[in-house]
Amino acid sequence: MGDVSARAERSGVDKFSVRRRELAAAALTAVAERGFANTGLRDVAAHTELSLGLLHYYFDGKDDLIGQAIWQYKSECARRYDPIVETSKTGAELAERFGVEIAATLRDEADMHRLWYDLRNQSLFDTGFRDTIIAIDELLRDMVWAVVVRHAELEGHEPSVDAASAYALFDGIFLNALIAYLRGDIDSLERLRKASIRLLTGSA
Amino acid sequence: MGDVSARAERSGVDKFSVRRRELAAAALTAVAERGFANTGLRDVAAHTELSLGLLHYYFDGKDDLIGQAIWQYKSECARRYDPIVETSKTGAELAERFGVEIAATLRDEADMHRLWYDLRNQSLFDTGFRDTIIAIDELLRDMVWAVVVRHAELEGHEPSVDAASAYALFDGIFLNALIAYLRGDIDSLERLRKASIRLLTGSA
DNA sequence: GGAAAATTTGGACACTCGTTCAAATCGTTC
DNA sequence: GAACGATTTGAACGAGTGTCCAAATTTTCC
Repeated sequence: MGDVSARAERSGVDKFSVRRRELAAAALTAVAERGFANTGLRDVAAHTELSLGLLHYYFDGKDDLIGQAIWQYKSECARRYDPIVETSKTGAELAERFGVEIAATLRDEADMHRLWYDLRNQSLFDTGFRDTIIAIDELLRDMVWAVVVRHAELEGHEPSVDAASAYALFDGIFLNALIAYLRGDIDSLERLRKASIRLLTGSA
Repeated sequence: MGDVSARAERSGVDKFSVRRRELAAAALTAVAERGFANTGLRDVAAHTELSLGLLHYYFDGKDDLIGQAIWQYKSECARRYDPIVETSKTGAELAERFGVEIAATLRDEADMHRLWYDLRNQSLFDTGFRDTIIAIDELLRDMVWAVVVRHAELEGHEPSVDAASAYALFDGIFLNALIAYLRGDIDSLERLRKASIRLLTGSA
């Protein structure tokens, strides 16, 4: 935390942080195209049609920018299944809708998911935004866990795995499907949908 | 394939390709320390105590170097469970030894696995060594599949999932355990061992 | 309207990157 | 030992990086 956060408090928090969020969102799409390491701040600036120096006015540096960007995107993402958890009437309906939704996000936001895994991996080498990544990981784990627990409730029994294991399994099949999808395998969408349903009904 | 491979044929294949393998192996440990994007060829050269230009004498460039390096490492890795598959007498023994072995490689070669996931992710952005990564992915999938099939044989029934799904699940729990381990969670070794056994006995 | 603050710009800085290449060295063969 | 090809070096090139900053512009407030 340096000059940037100080500036955020001096001016009204509103304008500054709103602008921060806008820039971070725009930056995210730029970085998602070619990856974290392959995208310079000049690419980001060009993509947002704003100047390079401005990025350092609103952010403490590249890590701060990307950390903020992935956080505000993923923390939104992690609420994607809330409506399904809240409104599903049976375990079968929950599983079915969950499968459809997870396949939909793979199809519609493949680039963003690719970037997420890129950043998570980078955080295993750099300490730049490691804390943010860890926080997101916990968010996602809790998201999966909420689905698993609700499904078990509707089915009238206890989950057969813990939260960490459930997240590992769903994350595994999702990443695998993402890779296949990015390599041109369209069928991976449907395979992910079915695999998710199988995993949920089988282990929850 | 450019000047380098041409040179390989002119001189006896032996000396040149042997040197290539040595350099690639040394380069791998250098890149594993800080990641593909954060490690320059100068770092590699310094790590191997050889000159920078030499790397371009034996390799067509960074991608060629790293592609060769990860290939010769991982194609060896993919045979790690062969003895277990061949000599286990019961399904329970196979599962138990598999769990021990997968936890052991996580503990002993965490840096290399971290690098593997780094390179696989990079290949989703660059085309540099994408084909090599895909080939390794198939190798690993076949490795997992061999374990699953053998376990099913010993237990006297058919595998309940296909090869791609099995790989996705095992890769998922392994990556999850690796991340936890790298973040300082020692217990993830034991959790991975148990989760692997559960996955194998439950879905094969 | 004018002063003060916030915002925005464009360029400069110091550095690292992958790549290239002429020259030097080594090893082999006649 | 001379000649030739294989090997190795170290320096250089051009492009790229993140960061920083003085100046210009816009906005805000008295």
